[in-house]
Amino acid sequence: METGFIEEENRKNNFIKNIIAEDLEKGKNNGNMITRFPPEPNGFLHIGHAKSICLNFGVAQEFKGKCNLRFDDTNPAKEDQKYIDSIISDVKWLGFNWGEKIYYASDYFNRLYDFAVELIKKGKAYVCGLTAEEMRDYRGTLTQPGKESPDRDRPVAENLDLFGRMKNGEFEDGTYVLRAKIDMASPNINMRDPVIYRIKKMSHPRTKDAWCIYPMYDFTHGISDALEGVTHSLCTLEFQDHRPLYDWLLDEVSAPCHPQQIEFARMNLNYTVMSKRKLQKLVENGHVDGWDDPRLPTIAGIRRRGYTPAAIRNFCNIIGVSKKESRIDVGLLENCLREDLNEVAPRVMAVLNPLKVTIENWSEAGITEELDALNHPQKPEMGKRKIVFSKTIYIEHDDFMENAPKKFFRLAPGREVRLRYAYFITCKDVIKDKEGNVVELICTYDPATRGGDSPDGRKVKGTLHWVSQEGSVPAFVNLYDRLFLAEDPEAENDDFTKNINPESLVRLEGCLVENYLVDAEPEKAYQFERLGYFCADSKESSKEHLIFNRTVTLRDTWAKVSQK
RNA sequence: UGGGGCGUCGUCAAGCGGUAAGACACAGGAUUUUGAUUCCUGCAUUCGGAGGUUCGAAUCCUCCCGCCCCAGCCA
Repeated sequence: METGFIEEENRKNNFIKNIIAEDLEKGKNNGNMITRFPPEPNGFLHIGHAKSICLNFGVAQEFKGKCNLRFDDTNPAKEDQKYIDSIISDVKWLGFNWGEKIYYASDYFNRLYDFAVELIKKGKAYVCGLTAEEMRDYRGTLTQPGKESPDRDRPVAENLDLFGRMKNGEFEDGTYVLRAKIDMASPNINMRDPVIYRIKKMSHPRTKDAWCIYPMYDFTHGISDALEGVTHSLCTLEFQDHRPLYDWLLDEVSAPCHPQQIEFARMNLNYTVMSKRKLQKLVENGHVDGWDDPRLPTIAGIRRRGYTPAAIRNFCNIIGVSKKESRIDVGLLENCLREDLNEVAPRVMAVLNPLKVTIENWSEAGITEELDALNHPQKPEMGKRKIVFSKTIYIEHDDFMENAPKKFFRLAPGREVRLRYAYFITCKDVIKDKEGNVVELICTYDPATRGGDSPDGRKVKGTLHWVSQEGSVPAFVNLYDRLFLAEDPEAENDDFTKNINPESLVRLEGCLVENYLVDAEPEKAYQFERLGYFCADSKESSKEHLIFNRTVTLRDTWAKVSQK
């Protein structure tokens, strides 16, 4: 696993770890420790899921227990094999192992059915014939208790018969459900005789047409946990109200054990949206280019953007786990990214917006010279490479200013700068087009400064990145920025898509990158010196048509200063 | 106005009766062939508010205020 830093160290404590550590110390669960990551295969994973993944797999690793990857596939209406596949690939990419076996709630359908029968026999569940609307009516409201279903006291034998016939497909969708018999007057609405099985004559991605009744989440989840010997069932805050039901079910049924459900706050990031529905809207309405659009917080998206698993893992560790609802600054995520990329990304040079520079005193066009460049100035072990210098080179347009202020440490008429790993050059002349745009610079170089050092000890304020005509190839570059302008895009109740940043993607053509980059592997991070971290796009880049995605910029204090 | 949660620096977040960790951000400074990195320095007399208990409270008690979640045959 490639990591640029020791992430095992300094793992933060949180209340969940404290509980687990205490349980282990007391010898609870015979000293076992098992968690699970239970996604429903009805969409793509996003960075919010990464928090749960890192938490569940992380504590398992740390306490020498295990974490099961279990698909909560109880609703064939929404689920699909393609989601199962993408989730598996995302979890793997994040760097976690789930052992030999992947678990599926659907593998427990037979046992779940038996547990339901057990509940019926105990008089703790009944088949209810209320319609969905009637049921809503009978449920009561937040402030008023519900009414009992007329079927609530149906005899056990009849319930058993009806449930069996539900299973055999004798009834249409919606005609009957199986309900737990708890308390219609409970202040907790989840306890007002919740539905635990419904009829859905629908093919399931895994069990195909074997079933036409499917268990509900509440019934399935706790029992699945128990069947797997899960000790700590970690979930998000909205399930707190379900905990009494989770516990009731496990108490009433002959489950092998009784896992402890612990809730934590889900992750929110500013300048983005995280809900499945909203992400879907962005994709479907074409605001972005698919689920793996590099601007999306999906795992597939940030991966394509160039984020590394190590950075994400570190981020999840840094933000901690608590029960407080929060919105984390993406800056924190970007910082974790830079921290990792700074260690692992080789340095190269690329000019995004080229300005031609002719070296007046260079012998002649076509004569080239090879110079050494370090792949990572702080890590000589990463080696060096050759870069080509010649009479015609290109620098970043922004690195030249005709009427430059004193603090501008770059090129300007009469000023001298260093071209990284090459020579000092001095700007002698500025060539403009009819509109007055600067189109070319005429400079001289100092042959004594080869490599970038001046033998006479002469100092120069700025060092520019550059590329030569012979040493570069054209490329397209996608400049990605935050997808939304608003910190909380969904704050106003009207259309959140109105907050989309029109410049979240700026496509650049005519960029020039070092020849070295022709073989850039997709998703592999490179630092384009002085610009940021980039990677070749995994979907569209090719040797003949290079496309780089900007993963994140370098910290830029000059930009901050110059704006003032 | 039923029930369940949550409120510690701009953003996360430790703290669990002994006198406010850390990270990011921010502000200074040093080093630098990336205005990057790295390295120093500073940054909550105060923990939603008000009372109370205590020698001592962010931590315990009371009341109040604010925010989030729940009325799917979704998860």
